[in-house]
Amino acid sequence: MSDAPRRRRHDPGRRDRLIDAALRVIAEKGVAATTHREIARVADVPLGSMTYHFTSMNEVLAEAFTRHANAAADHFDRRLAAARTREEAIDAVVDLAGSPGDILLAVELYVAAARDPALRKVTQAWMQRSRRALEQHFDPTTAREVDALIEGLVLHSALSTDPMTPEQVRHAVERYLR
Amino acid sequence: MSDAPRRRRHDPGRRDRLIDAALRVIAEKGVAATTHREIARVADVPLGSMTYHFTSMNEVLAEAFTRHANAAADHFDRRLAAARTREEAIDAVVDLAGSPGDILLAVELYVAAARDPALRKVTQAWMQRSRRALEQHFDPTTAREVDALIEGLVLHSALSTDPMTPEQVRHAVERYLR
Amino acid sequence: MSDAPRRRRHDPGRRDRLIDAALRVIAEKGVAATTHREIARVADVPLGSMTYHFTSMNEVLAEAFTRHANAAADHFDRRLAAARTREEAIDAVVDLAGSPGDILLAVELYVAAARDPALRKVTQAWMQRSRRALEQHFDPTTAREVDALIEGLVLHSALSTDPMTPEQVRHAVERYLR
Amino acid sequence: MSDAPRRRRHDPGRRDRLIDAALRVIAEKGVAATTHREIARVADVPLGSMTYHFTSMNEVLAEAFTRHANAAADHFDRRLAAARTREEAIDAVVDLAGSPGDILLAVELYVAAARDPALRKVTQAWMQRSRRALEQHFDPTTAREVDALIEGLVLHSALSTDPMTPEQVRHAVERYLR
DNA sequence: AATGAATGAGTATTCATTCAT
DNA sequence: TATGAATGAATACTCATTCAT
Repeated sequence: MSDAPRRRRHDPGRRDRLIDAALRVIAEKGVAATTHREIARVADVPLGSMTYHFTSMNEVLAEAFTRHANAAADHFDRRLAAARTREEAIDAVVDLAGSPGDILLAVELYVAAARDPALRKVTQAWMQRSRRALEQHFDPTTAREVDALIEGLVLHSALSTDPMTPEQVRHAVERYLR
Repeated sequence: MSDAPRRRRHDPGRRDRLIDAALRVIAEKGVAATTHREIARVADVPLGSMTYHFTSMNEVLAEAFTRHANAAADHFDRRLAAARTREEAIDAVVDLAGSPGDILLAVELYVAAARDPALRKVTQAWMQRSRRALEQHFDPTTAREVDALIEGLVLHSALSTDPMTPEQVRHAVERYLR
Repeated sequence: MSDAPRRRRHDPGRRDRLIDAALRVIAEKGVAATTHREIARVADVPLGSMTYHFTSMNEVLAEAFTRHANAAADHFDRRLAAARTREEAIDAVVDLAGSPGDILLAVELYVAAARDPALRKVTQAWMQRSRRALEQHFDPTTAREVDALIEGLVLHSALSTDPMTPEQVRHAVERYLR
Repeated sequence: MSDAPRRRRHDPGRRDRLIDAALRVIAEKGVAATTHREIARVADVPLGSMTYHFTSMNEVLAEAFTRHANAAADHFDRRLAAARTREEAIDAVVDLAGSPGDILLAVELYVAAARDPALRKVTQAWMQRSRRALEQHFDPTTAREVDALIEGLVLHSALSTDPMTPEQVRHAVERYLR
């Protein structure tokens, strides 16, 4: 709306805002449609700014996905850390398995990671953290299995035309954990 | 590399071969790098042939993914149909959950489907068939849950640096089904 | 609507119908968008039929424009030939100058003729015939001048947002001819 | 032909030169043959420069035709504004009606405008200005009629194998205006 | 006689990246 | 430090025309 010729030669934190913008673009349009131009447009900065702050598109993606993975893992962590009993831990798992959240971003990451080792590290660290979080309440084998179950439940819910109801999710989880 | 003036004006089944080539390219390079040129190169046909047989790149992708989904579902079906007892059905599930197969193709499809309704139908039909196949041996609720579990196990195995061993997969499945 | 695999191996008059189809396409989409494919589609014949009946796109355009020019000149001729007195001749001119008819086709022809000598002959023959028709009632100098006036009036009417009313056209013509 | 590694990274006014080049190409080859490549070649700039400065071919055409229409209207205006008496005004009209100038560009514009509303505005503004210029010397009705007459005379002169002589043009105009 | 398949040249457009200012 | 201009490689797609059947 503002027509003012926005002059912002000094703008600390711009790099940061660019990463957020990138994440928004990935979520909305997909990695394939994530271009320098689009990110710059969304962040409302000149195109040249992109290559000033990042040496390549890959760097942008890596930073964006890293940020997302960290945020998602933080959430996972916190939700599980808040549980005091095994019952509460199960409740947490049901919650996490039932909220598709940004599964799309995760899947975009998986695809991108298949061709970029740098991103593979991001997914692995993420999986690592999920497992550690589950191990606060379950033995390592169970943690690993439940982690996979959650992934499958979230994924199928996101893709399905009739996603599972919360009760159905709970049923699946409890069958496993009780 | 071949300098032979390859004359192949009459080539029935070319469309078919192009779809196969597309699938190979998707698997190897990803949807993002799947271009008319690359497919034509792999199939060893002139570029113009691509747009003669398909009206758009989307059509190519849709046909390729449809073929893949059908083949994968066929395999899933056959493996489960061969099982005579519940024990054998469990063996089949363990097998299917343990073979990453072309999980990469599946994930590429999920991402592509997120932005293309035509592809969404493909994924849904595929999920449908998986569930039906499982229902030959398990009640609908179980079938649905196991389907998600398999997806999660395959996905995590493919992404992980230390994928689950067959025994670990069996353990996860049996915990659920026994 | 008919799904019948229309078999029409023997089809005299097809060439003719193709020329008509071409004319329709030119009028609707312009020469620039007049392609073999489009004409074949409109005429509901296979693409190969186009190059079977015409050796080049230029030939198609030449035939189509020739047909149109002849039809338009015929109309012009008849309208003027029907006039018995100078008064009736003036009425005829007013009529002709007031009906934009297919001026678009004419302008398309002018542009195409600028780059194709074959088409230039078509326009010249057309102009010739118009003048001859006017000479049935007016001296050669007047005929030529009125021919130009008609062209200008028709063209401006077609391009203008507020085209001249019939009365305005009559005023312009009578000022000249009375 | 020049093999010099032409370094011209900084080139203010390039957009402007591109519009001029476009106009030259349209005049020489016609809108149909006016391509990004050809314009870039004529202006001696890399192809990519075209789409940097213009978002579409339509934009190029619109800018080029606008420039041409303005220049032509300027000329028309000046020629008529210079006339002090009705006699001189008639002389001016004779001049303008007798110089085919870039009638080809005008006709190309008419055709293009038939399919592009943006261009239609250009033709309408042009016609408007012509009429206003004529109204400096003639009443509105006369101005409008003479405008059409000029158009017809110029057009027929350009298309004819034996264009009118200046005397013939004068005869036509004076018959109308005297 | 007629046509579906095939082809290669060409088109507009997009984009990551480079660079002069 | 920051950026607008510039560039060349690549992409999807169109099309007149050729050709084997």
